[in-house]
Amino acid sequence: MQQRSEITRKRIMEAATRLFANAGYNATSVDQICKEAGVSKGAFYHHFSSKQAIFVALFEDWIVALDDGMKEMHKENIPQTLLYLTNMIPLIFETADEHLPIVLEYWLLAGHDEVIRAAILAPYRHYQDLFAKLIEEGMAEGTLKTINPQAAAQVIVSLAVGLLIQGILDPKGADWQKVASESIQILMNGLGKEDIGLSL
Amino acid sequence: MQQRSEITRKRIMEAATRLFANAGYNATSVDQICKEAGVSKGAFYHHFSSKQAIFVALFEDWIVALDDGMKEMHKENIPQTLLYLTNMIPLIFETADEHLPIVLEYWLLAGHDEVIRAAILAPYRHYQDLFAKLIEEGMAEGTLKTINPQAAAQVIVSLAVGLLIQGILDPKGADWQKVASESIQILMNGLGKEDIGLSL
DNA sequence: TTTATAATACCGACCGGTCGGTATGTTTTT
DNA sequence: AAAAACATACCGACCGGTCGGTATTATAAA
Repeated sequence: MQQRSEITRKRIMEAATRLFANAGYNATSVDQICKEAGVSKGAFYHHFSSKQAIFVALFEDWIVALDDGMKEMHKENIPQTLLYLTNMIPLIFETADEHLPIVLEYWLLAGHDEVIRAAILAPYRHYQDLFAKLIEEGMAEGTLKTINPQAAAQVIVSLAVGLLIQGILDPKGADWQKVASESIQILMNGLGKEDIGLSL
Repeated sequence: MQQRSEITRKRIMEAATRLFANAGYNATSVDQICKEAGVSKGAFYHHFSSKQAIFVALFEDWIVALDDGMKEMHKENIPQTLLYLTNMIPLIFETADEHLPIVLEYWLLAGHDEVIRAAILAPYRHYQDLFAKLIEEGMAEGTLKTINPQAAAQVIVSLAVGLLIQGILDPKGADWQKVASESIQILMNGLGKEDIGLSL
């Protein structure tokens, strides 16, 4: 078995994910992670140089997973595509449920650390550009009003971030998928050139 | 002089605000706060029962300040009122600049602590209801489409939260006041019954 | 007004415990 | 046997909170 090392590493990361999500980064000790993973401290520090290191690794893993999930999202037209994206929300909340609180924590650290801030700003701008391109496509295909794509993308991203934050804070406070699709529809009736009969 | 006590308390809170904003809650020790405030640890624990207590006190102060700023916000019509609110953003960023990172931290803690979550959810719902009422007024005065007020309020609050988060993370990444007013206008063209010529 | 009494505000040394990280030894893989 | 993977014991710094005691201020009796 050449995999033993990888298995151990994976177990450590899974344990860390669970504990970080439950109690937060600061409230979770390396010892706890080791215990949860059924692994010694030596093993931990063999795989990760520091506590922060595993945190960063977790975040990067999540970004990759998110990007994968967004690969096949194009629908017949842009409004439909945007609306379709809201269907991903429960999926995101389900599969990445444990990652979300960690992301929030990562944002927090970004506020205090220049390096981390740069790291988190990059994927964020990536998504903003992605949406801006979608808007442009929508304008090209004639389903969207003529509008500043960057500004519109900004609105969408802000909305998404806001919904995400609230979803993290108060998961059972609302049916977030429903809220998200309603929000997009409201937004769309402002963005859409005319009523194009949006439906799920 | 019974004021000595109040002065001390104020100094402690100001010092804590500064340090929390710079380094974050966890990275700031009570000793540091005392040193920054030029006060002993005994004085600190005389005024605040715990480190968490001063954190909560800081948050509550901020909410009160925010509410005060929102007192006189009604304009000639609802869309104008909403648009006007975006003018408050630089003010918020200016006066509450030091509070904002703390707020993010508060959200984070809320995710792990039931009590704190309840405390933060209350004002948040307060604002949601406030906006819902504004929407209803707008419908009544005929400047807004017929729409589910709660859903529309949700969109606005989500948007606001999203903008706030981004503003905290990347204060100089954009002219957030401009972004905010553009966002509201985009949203409004979806909410507004017809083009009513919005302008600042 | 002065003095006695009580209450409040403040001081700073100290403690129990935790935590991230290391040093060193043992087992497993190559 | 050499190297990688893992285990155990331990260190030193730090941190939130306590506590016995001391100023300072308010209240009231003399």
